[in-house]
Amino acid sequence: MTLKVYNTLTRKKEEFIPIEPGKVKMYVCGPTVYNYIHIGNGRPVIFFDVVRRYLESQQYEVNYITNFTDVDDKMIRKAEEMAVSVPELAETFIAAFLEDIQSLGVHEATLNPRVTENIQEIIDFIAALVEKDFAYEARGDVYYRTSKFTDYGKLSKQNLEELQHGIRIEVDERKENPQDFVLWKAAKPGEIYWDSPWGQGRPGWHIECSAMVRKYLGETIDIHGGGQDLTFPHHECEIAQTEAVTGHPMANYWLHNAFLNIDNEKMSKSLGNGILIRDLIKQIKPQVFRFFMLSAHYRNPLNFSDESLKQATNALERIQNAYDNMKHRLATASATGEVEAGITDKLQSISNQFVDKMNDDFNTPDAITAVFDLVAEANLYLQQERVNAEAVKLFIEQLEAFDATLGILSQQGDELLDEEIEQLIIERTESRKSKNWARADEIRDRLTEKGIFLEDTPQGIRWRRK
RNA sequence: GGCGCUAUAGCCAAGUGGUAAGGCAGAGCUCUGCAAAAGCUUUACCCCCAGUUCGAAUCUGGGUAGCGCCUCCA
Repeated sequence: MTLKVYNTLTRKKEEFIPIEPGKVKMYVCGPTVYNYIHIGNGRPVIFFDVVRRYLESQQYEVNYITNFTDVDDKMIRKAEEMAVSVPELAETFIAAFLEDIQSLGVHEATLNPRVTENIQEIIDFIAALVEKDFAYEARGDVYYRTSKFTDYGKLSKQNLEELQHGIRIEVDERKENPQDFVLWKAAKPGEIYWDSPWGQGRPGWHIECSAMVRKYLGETIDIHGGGQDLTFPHHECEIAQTEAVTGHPMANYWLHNAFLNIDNEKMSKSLGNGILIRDLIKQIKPQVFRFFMLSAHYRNPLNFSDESLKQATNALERIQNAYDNMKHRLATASATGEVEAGITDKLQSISNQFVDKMNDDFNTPDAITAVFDLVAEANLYLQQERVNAEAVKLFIEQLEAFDATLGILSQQGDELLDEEIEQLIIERTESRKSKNWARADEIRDRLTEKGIFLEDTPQGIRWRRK
């Protein structure tokens, strides 16, 4: 089965055909770096990381670009509040962002371009729009003339007449039409600015992505992604800008993830229910958060709560246990030689199942079912007295292959325990040999308090951290 | 007003017209010195009402409930 993705542009699942065979050009709208990212921001970050990893696992060469919006109104306001310059603010939160997503196991993007590094490209882009009459200057501002772009609204299926303008934000009287949007914004006194043909100012929000996509990826890209709230107006405007200039589709596939709710409510500042990623991962393993994120389909809303997190913790533990048990057993596997045909067949079928589900518009909940199927098979196999080292290796390799896409496993066991604990474990083994159960239990309880859990197996003692 | 989403077990969550995956939690059992891990067993008239069909969780229409976007937003 080939990869199918749900395209917001057509509202249909479509077969994914890259522009260039074997290569994928992918752009995901990145954060405005005026704050630490919260768990809601984590959804697109993790989901598109999984998309990228999966494509790579299918031998695609992925050019993955995600930007930083390092200058805009929010940046200016926040910098003022914090009494720092806009570039200083950006440096702080870009560093924090990269740190946060690294701790979530997100692979580095091919490139993280910034708005401020692309001002000239942005000005050139706006100039091209003005040249073609798709934009007009009005007292230092430059606006996009939406009435000129007949396809405006094709992504979000918005009917221009039905849009309710000025409900939330007052319409600027310099606009020819309320739905026109700003490409270049004149600087107010004291604000950061760049020189342009229209005077001193800064880019509007939407233009940066059009300019950077064209510069770094080309006129038409394969996948453009982001949160579902970006569909309108942001992505709609990107399309209007890019396609007006190039005359080509901006992206072949538009992917949008649904929101993360907290206790069934939208996360928002007014509710005060935002949770920062860096705070969350002090309390739970980052892998648990990833697992949780992938436990629902990306186009469905996902609810964050203590209960759902607890369930994710337990579920992931089953997978992690199986992984640890396999690795422990590998060291003492008694047989070698040819692997039973039944096992290779099962592994093949489970692997196919995983790929089929990922191919179905990145159905990660079903893909995780394949992981559990693998775990069940492995656990059954490990129950035997004699196991084949080669077979155990195959199980491990398959699980690790799944994890190359999902990124939910922890590597443990390689770390060394300190000597005191090591000694206690040895003592406990001795105590059990001499049937000194009281002492053995005492040691086990003591280590449990330290977060070291001991398990007695026919292959000897095993420990793990929770 | 426009565009759109969601409703499946105690909880989370898949599901392509052919008789409801998987996980968590719970209960019982096996293994274990006791545990842990693991294994086995066990839990659903798919929000409501019509309709199409031999057959509907799935398609159509109408409700109900909750939610998102409509120029700051992942």
